[in-house]
Amino acid sequence: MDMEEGTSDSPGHRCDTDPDPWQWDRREDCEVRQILDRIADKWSLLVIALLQGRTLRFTELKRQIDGISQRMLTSTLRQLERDGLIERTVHPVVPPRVDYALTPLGSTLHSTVQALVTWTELNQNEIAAARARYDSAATSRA
Amino acid sequence: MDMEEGTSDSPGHRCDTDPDPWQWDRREDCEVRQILDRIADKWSLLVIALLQGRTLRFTELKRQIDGISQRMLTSTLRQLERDGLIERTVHPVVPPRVDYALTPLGSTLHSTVQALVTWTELNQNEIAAARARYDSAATSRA
DNA sequence: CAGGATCCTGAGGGATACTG
DNA sequence: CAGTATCCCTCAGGATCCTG
Repeated sequence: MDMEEGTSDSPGHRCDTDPDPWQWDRREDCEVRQILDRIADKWSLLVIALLQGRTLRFTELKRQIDGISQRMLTSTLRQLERDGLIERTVHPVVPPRVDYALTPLGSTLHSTVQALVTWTELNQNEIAAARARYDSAATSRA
Repeated sequence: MDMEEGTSDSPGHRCDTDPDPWQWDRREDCEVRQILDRIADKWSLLVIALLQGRTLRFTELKRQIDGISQRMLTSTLRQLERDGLIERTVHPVVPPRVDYALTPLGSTLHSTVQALVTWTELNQNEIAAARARYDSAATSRA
């Protein structure tokens, strides 16, 4: 399979020695950057959101997430499991049944992410307006 | 140029009619998803972080952000400007001088994002431990 | 200095077929 | 049902060269 392998990570805790608070992560190999990239990817947030407060099986997740391929769902679930954000439970029955649920760690992430989603919801009109302004200005220039 | 064009967005406010609170964004074309994807991309967060509380010029940003190409810096800045998160000021001098600063909207985003960064910093050890467990289990299985 | 225009690669990710 | 294994293709994004 072509599933990504465990990138050799953790070069350090803080990313550089600059004391300025806005200097957290200029380096590409920064650990925080890596984690951020992972949870902010195309599907992870969706999965975490859907698992909030309940357990779902593979097919249920697939049905809930519009447009995901089973390849990517599998991959996403494996990553999240590896990071300790979700728990995978295989029931030894036939046909197989596999349940996914958030770990406590995953739950704390959800509430944090929720703040970002709320920000987006609150400000999407303002952003849309800014885009409209920008685009019309660009169009009139052309 | 190959800079991305204004994707025809805004299909609706909430993403679907499901009343469940964890159902915000199953659809791919969801407006919240779009905004989230944009601000969570490889470089946007870095730029916003660096502009917190100060103004920087193009070259200063490029120097601060390790590994970014000028192509991507330009692209990122344009996106953020279009979304109304940063302001671009061209000084009519020679050689040209262009300053970038956060708008008020951009500032509010920064504090929200900071919560996510803080979460990551707080939990990176736990995540690293989870990965180590997962990887060693996978290795022993092979 | 700030960025536009091109070329090109590689990883992300879809579609499909197969299996325990 | 819950995956795995392949093939294949798009496109984000780096490298490079060029201008006002």
